[in-house]
Amino acid sequence: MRLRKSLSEGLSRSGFAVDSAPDGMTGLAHALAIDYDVIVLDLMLPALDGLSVLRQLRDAGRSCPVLILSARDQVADRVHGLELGADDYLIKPFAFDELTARLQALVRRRYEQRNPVLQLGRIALNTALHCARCESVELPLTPNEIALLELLALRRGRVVSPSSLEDHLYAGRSTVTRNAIEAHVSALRRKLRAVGEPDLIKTRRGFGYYIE
Amino acid sequence: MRLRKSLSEGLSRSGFAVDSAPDGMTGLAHALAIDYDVIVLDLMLPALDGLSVLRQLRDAGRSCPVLILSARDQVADRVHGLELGADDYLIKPFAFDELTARLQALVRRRYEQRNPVLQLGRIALNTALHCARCESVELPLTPNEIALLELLALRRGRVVSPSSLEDHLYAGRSTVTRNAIEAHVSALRRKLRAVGEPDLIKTRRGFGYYIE
DNA sequence: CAGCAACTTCAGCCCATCCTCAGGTTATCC
DNA sequence: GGATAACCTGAGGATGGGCTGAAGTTGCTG
Repeated sequence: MRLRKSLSEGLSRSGFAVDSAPDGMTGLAHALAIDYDVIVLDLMLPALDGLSVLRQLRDAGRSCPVLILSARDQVADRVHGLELGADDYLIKPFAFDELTARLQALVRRRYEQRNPVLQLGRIALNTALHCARCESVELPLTPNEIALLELLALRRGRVVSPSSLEDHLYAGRSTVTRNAIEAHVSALRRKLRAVGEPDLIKTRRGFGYYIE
Repeated sequence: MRLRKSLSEGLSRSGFAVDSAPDGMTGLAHALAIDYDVIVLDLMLPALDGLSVLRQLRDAGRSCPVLILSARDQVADRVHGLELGADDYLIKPFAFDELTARLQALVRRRYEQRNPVLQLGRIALNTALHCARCESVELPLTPNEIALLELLALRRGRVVSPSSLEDHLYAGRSTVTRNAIEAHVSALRRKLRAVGEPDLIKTRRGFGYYIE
């Protein structure tokens, strides 16, 4: 099909390594054989329809992210797809940029789940073990400090507001002063400074804190 | 209801400027009167149910993004909502983060903005970091100046009224003079002039300001 | 119970940011 | 072309955001 060919080419040019299959049967076989980073699944497929592919994939216990492509009038299928465990969907026709953005988001999300170590300058932050190392020396961070660092690291490239940090640190049941966050940031910075990373956490006055 | 109150508060703290309505009738009236960035619509509403609100909104030709909140067992309604032109849905109970993420996605998408960097002439405006660069030199903008620039940039091609700017800058609780906005625009222009972009922000006398 | 670690608040400092004022400039209308 | 309203802008005092050390609180551990 024309769509398949142009998608493959476009995604390749965007830096994805692409496998494609001409029908549902073949696609499912590929998906079961290879642990892809992400799957783009058209609902309209010969041989085996998209929803069946998805169902069988999930039945086989595979959690690979799936983005569904559907026509505007396939609303029921789309909803069904999400219920079957699709991760996102796009309605045809769609902007190609939109597709790449969403695929990247899915890949990123997955990657973060799989590899819990985030590298921040010389700091290695392990979000699974909740510890931070600088050149294999562990930083003596308190639980709140680690949580703070992880929140900022996972959203790196974005400013995070103090109230959002508060929400996450105290799970909503917060009665603390705004100053509590500032105090923790201050303490965290002091420890980062001690290992030679004084500027990891930056302040954007009026908005919040950010990394990178 | 408790949900409405806690949603309003949570979204406010997350940086949204929130209007809320106690029932479908009132909500629809608001939605017809004001061009919101995004609407959160509970399907279970007194006075006028959510789907009717949505239908009437769309019948009136309004394309404002709508996110539906529904209970787990309202599958048919959810499907119906998507058919009526809802843009997304969440099943109660939901994670608050999920809601803010999706709302931001909708708002972003609305401004056809898939990555956080807007290019304005030689100025690159990063709406995630709330900073502006001109040929990789960061402009020393204050919070209000950045906010102003973002507001105009996100609505580029349209004139934005001073009162609308005021609403967004002060989230409604404004007691400032009209001159405050003028002063900020003035300061912003001076800094843009300093990097050789003197005419980025234009004035439409009697209406407001605009970019491009 | 003593000791300790983590947490929160307090108080004070610094300084970027804000708002208003006052007077100048520009557009619009007759 | 002149009157008027809308808009621009520089200056300065007031505000308050953000940082930090220290002190008080809580809860855990030995």
